[in-house]
Amino acid sequence: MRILFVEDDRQLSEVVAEQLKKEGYIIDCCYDGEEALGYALNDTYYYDVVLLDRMLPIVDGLTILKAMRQKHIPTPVIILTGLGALEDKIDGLDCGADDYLVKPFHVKELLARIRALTRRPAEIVNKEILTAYDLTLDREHRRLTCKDHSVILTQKESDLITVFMEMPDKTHSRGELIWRVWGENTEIENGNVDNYIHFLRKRFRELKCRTTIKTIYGAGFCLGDSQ
Amino acid sequence: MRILFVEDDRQLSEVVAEQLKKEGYIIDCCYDGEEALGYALNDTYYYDVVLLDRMLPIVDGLTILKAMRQKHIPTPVIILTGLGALEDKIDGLDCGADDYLVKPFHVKELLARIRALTRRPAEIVNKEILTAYDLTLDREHRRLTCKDHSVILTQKESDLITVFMEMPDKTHSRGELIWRVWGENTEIENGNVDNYIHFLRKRFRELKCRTTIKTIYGAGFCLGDSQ
DNA sequence: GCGTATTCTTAGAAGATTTTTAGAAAGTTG
DNA sequence: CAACTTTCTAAAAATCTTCTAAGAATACGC
Repeated sequence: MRILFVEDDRQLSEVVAEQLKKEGYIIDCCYDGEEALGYALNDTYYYDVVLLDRMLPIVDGLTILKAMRQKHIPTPVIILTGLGALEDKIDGLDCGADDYLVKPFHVKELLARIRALTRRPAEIVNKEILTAYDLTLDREHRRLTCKDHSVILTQKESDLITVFMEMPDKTHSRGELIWRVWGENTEIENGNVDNYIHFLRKRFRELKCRTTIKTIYGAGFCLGDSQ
Repeated sequence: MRILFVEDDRQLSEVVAEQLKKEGYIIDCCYDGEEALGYALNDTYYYDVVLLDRMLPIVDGLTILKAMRQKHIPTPVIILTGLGALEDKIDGLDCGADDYLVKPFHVKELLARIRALTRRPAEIVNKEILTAYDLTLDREHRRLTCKDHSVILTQKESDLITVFMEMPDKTHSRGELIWRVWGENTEIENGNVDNYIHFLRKRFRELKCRTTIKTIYGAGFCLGDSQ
């Protein structure tokens, strides 16, 4: 169970973090709002709970909270603050916080509230699924599917078919494909693209799908329907 | 949005219920524990939130709460009480309450806390017992079970399989796994992850389970079904 | 403090992917 | 149609990733 703890008062931070660690949580501490934003908005890794001070250097706590909710990061957030006025609490909760604890608080109460919050499941992460003609691509698992057939692509194959499926009607030149798949500064030759087009066409045969990669002679390639 | 409001102080009950109704909630009031039990455990009708006084005639508030959770009724519960001592709060939260508000409170804060609770889908998960595909993990005893076979895992094995079972469909990179299992500032190398993946696969063979850890070449690992 | 269990490191083998190369096939143009 | 350009295909080389095993280091229980 992983907790992000954002608190600029180093002394308080240390004391609380210490006790949370004793309970078996993994704690990442940060001490200003800018740093916290970076941690909180990184959705590759996720936290199970975020403990957020309201008044922080550089970027304010509520701004961080709002940014998280705007990016649909569902991680439960408990605001820890000295601002105990009614309006402050309502503000905090309505910005998307799940709980609001006024300083000074007992760490034991904080622990109980963390337990209460983590009893409920975090929402499901939305997956990136692309569709074109009769094909479906799950980029996370690199699985290309057509009806009841499916294959696992290699990284480069997946990157390449992604370019096509994102713009199924566009003719993509070799130069563009190299740029999109291999990046700006690469020594890759056109022949390599041809090769991967060949690989993808073999995949299509395995899948027995109707989708094809059409050659536009002298211009490039384009996704299309074979019938 | 439907709220069950259990409070034996008729005067307080009326005032609060009045204001909740003004906000558009449908309120069912009851005034003793026995009556409340009947309402709360009747799963034909369901409530979006239950507001529960702790000290009630006939049956005590925590008893009602425990009974609800025992019957796996996941409705969010806010305890409203005069008992504001630390131990009381912890007791209440650990019995399955989602929030704990000490009297006297502002109705506006109660409203904000109700909004916070009802933003999330209501479903309680037992974080100690995880399930994915044909596997069950009891984290407390570190026992991994499949049908009638089971093994006791080491700490790290258990931590690692936990990450997978919490998000069974996600591809986890080595970096993420290190981050989740070993924490932020660690010198652990990727090879160590590979090793524990190897250990877990051996465990799976012992269990003769269908679940596997799939390698997504160049990306990481992902839980899956072998058939 | 000793023995056992667990965790971490290392390193080479095995395996998969990516890139290069080269010749055959196909399309275009005068 | 002949010369040329472009595209297709296959195979091998190079690179990178993953698997496995064995041993060293560390933590834990008696």
